[in-house]
Amino acid sequence: MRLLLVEDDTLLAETLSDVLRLDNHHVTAIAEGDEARRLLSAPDHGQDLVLLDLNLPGCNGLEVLAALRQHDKETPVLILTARGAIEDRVQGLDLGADDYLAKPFALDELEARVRALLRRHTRSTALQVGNLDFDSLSQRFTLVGETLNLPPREQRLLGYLMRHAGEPIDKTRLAEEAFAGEALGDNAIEVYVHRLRRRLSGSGVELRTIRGLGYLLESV
Amino acid sequence: MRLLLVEDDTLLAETLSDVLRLDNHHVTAIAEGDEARRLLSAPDHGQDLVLLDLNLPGCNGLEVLAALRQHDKETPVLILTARGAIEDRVQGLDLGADDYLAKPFALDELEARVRALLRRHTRSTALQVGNLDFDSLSQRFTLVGETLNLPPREQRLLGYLMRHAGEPIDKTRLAEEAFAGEALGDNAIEVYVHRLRRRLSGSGVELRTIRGLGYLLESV
DNA sequence: CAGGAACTGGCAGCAACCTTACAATTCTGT
DNA sequence: ACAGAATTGTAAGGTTGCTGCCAGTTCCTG
Repeated sequence: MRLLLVEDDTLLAETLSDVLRLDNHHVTAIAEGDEARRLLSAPDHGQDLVLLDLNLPGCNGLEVLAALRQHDKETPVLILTARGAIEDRVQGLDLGADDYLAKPFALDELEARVRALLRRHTRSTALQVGNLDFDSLSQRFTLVGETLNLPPREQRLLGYLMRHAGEPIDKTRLAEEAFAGEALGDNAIEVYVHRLRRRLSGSGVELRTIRGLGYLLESV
Repeated sequence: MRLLLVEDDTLLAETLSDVLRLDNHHVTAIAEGDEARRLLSAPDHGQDLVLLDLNLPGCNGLEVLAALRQHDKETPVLILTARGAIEDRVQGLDLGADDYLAKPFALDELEARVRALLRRHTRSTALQVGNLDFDSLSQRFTLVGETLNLPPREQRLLGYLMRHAGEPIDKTRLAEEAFAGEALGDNAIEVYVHRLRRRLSGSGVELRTIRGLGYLLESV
């Protein structure tokens, strides 16, 4: 998932980013309120969750929140605030924040809240390539009616390829985006592609190699 | 029924818990506002009624209520507040509380209000997975016609899994949502899954494990 | 056809999960 | 209040299957 972290304390921002990346999220960190507001004002900002410090240089966190909520009521916002600023918190919930966390907080707790928010807001999306289906709610792949039971890494790979079906994706990009931040061996991707192919064989869905360009998922 | 009691006065909390337990309720007592909020923020917190003191450490009772009502308009909330704090009372009812009781109150009266609220809000919902049924009114499981008598923890686990049948749920999530706030050992969930499986064996309902993803309840 | 890139199968290590046993605790009826 | 039963927590050891790596092969491309 893509998280936007808006936090001016550089040290804290670093720590949080690290922790969240270990949970397999793609974290973008921003220190400036104005910049955050600009970014979130785009109709399609592409973030799945916003972590928002209220005490910001440039522009107050509540302003950022208000700007976001003007056109986007969906994306969950988790507010990070100093303990005791009660009116801020109430105001935040009023403005459409989804949860808040008082500083200082335990990292475990942050992770738990993020999990909960993402879970609550993740809408079920269905993908389809030929007769291969993916349902994001149950995280299940279905191939010609049969449920495909994939181990986590194959799942991540296939999920990514389905989301970009018809588009060739090279190994570098797969390593960076499908397996963001995870350690991988030299030919790990090749091995996973191979394992996926074995499962998909004879199903009408093909995982083609385009030399020099990458892999491509398509229905024959 | 499951009641959540949010009250910082330990002595009072003890007394109330005892009384309510004598009425055959499962009472969870919490003294911290923040903890209560966290617990109730889960989309599936599993409580049937919340008794809420307004004057709390950590986070105001009204905040707890606001956070709960953000996503859950159903669960009834009974506010406990000091006599005379009228504006609190009004605000509470505004925010979606269902009833209110001024301290000090007679225990009889508390019991009566709780009965009334539960009666008013308890709708019978029936769940079914294969030939396993659950009736939320009587809190009873029925398997192939036979009543299934489960200890509390297995009941909570199976109930949660039934409400999310067909969806794989990992151990973290089970600990956070099915057993919200309760302390659990490392492999507690595994043990409970094992015990449930023993009971379900040969009934046409299966509790499958999907490595790395979680557990999944389904009919074979 | 030479060299690099991608493919394949096997295997050892490891983490996730299962199972069992037993101790600690709580519930129950007398 | 007590004994016995049921439930719950914890630890230990076993099993499964995912994962990463390697070595050998095949396939492309210049």
